[in-house]
Amino acid sequence: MNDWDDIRFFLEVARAGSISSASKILKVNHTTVSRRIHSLEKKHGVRLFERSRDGYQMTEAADAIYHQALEIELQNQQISRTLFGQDTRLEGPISLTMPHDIFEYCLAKDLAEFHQTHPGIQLKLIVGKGVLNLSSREADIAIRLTPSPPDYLVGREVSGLQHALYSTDTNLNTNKPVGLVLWGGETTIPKWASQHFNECYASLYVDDLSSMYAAVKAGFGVARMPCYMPDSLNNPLVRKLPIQLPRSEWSVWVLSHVDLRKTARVQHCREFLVTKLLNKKPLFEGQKGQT
Amino acid sequence: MNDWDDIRFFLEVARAGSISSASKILKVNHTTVSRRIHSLEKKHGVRLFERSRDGYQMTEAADAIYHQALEIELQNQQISRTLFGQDTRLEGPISLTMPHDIFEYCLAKDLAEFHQTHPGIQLKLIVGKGVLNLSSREADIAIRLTPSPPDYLVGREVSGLQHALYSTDTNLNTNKPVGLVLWGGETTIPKWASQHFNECYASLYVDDLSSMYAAVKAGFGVARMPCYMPDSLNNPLVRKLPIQLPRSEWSVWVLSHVDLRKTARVQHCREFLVTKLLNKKPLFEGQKGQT
DNA sequence: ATTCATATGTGCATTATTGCATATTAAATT
DNA sequence: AATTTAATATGCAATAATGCACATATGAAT
Repeated sequence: MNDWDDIRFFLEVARAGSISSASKILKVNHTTVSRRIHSLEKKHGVRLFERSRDGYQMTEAADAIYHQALEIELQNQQISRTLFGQDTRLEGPISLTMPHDIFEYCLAKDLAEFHQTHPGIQLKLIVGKGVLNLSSREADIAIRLTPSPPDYLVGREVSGLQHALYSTDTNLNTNKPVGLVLWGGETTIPKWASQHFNECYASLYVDDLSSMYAAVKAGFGVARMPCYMPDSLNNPLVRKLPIQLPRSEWSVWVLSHVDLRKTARVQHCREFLVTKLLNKKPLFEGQKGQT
Repeated sequence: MNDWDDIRFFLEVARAGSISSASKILKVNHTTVSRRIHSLEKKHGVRLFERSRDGYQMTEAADAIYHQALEIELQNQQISRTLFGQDTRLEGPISLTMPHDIFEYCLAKDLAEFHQTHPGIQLKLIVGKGVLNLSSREADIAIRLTPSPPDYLVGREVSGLQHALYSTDTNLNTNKPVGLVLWGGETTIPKWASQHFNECYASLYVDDLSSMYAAVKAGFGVARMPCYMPDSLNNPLVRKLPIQLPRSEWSVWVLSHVDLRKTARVQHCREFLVTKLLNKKPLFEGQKGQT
């Protein structure tokens, strides 16, 4: 009689559309999911899914309870956050999420220090590109580059964000066309390029900041990058061009869900991160690298 | 990881106030409840109950999630009803509730017949005095004596309800004081008695209709009873007095929760009960017994 | 004080649930 | 048509959850 928990399985199958994908999300064997759904159907004498070749299709009956199930999920997430919010121990797990270059170039050492001083706190780092959901507790603390965070998150804006143009070659006042390393999404030549160079063309598209940096270093040309990354590496081959770009509207935030603001270890870690990042403010605002 | 189901245990302990009473309601061993609560506390690093001598007292943390838990319970009940409402089989369990004398004196034979014709339907009869909650599916069909049922129940008013006065002795026009068999709650002499008898007194208080009937038969005096009960027994010793009492404002209803109105076997059984009870309308309206 | 009744916690055997290996099925690819 | 791939189902062994018997504690009743 796993009465209420079966709804959790139902919801995931309904959402994922198949037993096997649901099982991956639920982190259990697919046979378990299958059996739970079967027993739920048997118990209520109702068929919940039509088994077609392309997965499980919700029946009318399943459709009728789907919204309730979603509601229950939200309530359970709320409960989870509320309880976590009451946790006063300086031990236990914390999950962090941040852009992976922020970890690699700014915080790896600091977090190692945090780990040394708080061995009871089990840090879990999630650096995937997708923006994690802090409501469903996919992560407890997020470091985000964003213009303004949503209301249900609390935290601090630790620094503004300065971008600059980088290249191996600082002498670009020739008539030779300038190669540009651009983001995959950028279909047209961006303003910062057409404004400062007579002639330019896309030499490479990338989807990742480290790759962009590597491309620049390899001689693909000019790229616009947030200063903190190239400046912290401080490689003499990759030079910052003496062109002042306008300050980005985005800034660096350290964020948690409101419900977790009083959770001892989360609060502690968040304050630690804020302190460390404030120290790096010149780096984020582009006042550190050589020109 | 019985994630969601643990909330069910939490809620019941919070409501019942102790492990052992919760375990009785949940129909599991008390050790199971105890262990579930402990693991929930451990998992979230929060104390949910203060163990005092007189049971488990909710902490602040528990209080913070109590309402959410109640909400989840309602949603789960809704799901249960919705799914049951889609059950098109003419087999499976049905739980019925009714006053026990209605079963005993009116419907026992009819339900036996129903059982014969539908052996696949497992009838469960609950005749306890408490009014069962049709929302939480404590019962699927209720036969109730009530002036008007709540909105969320559907069903039919199958008959009005007539009361009459019964006694072994029909010659009460003497000066001898008349003994009255009354309900435990009745503190004063009711109207029907003072209106029709010069002098009367409470000879016995009862809390049950069968007991009232037995008392009358044993010679305790006069009692006001719904006609269906004494009239169906038709015992020559227990005579209906030739006094016409006003028709009761209450009537006989056959009811189900709205969500169950299309459940095949519930619908079927409800219609069966309606038919059978309509046949007994003269009995309920007092046109059957001898005077 | 002693006994009783009630509530909760612990060790161990039983029972139920889960995962794994394997089979089956159907569509997609060659 | 043969092969591959992906999804779901089934038998059996490993694992986890449960109930039982017993132990402990605390207040109430004698």
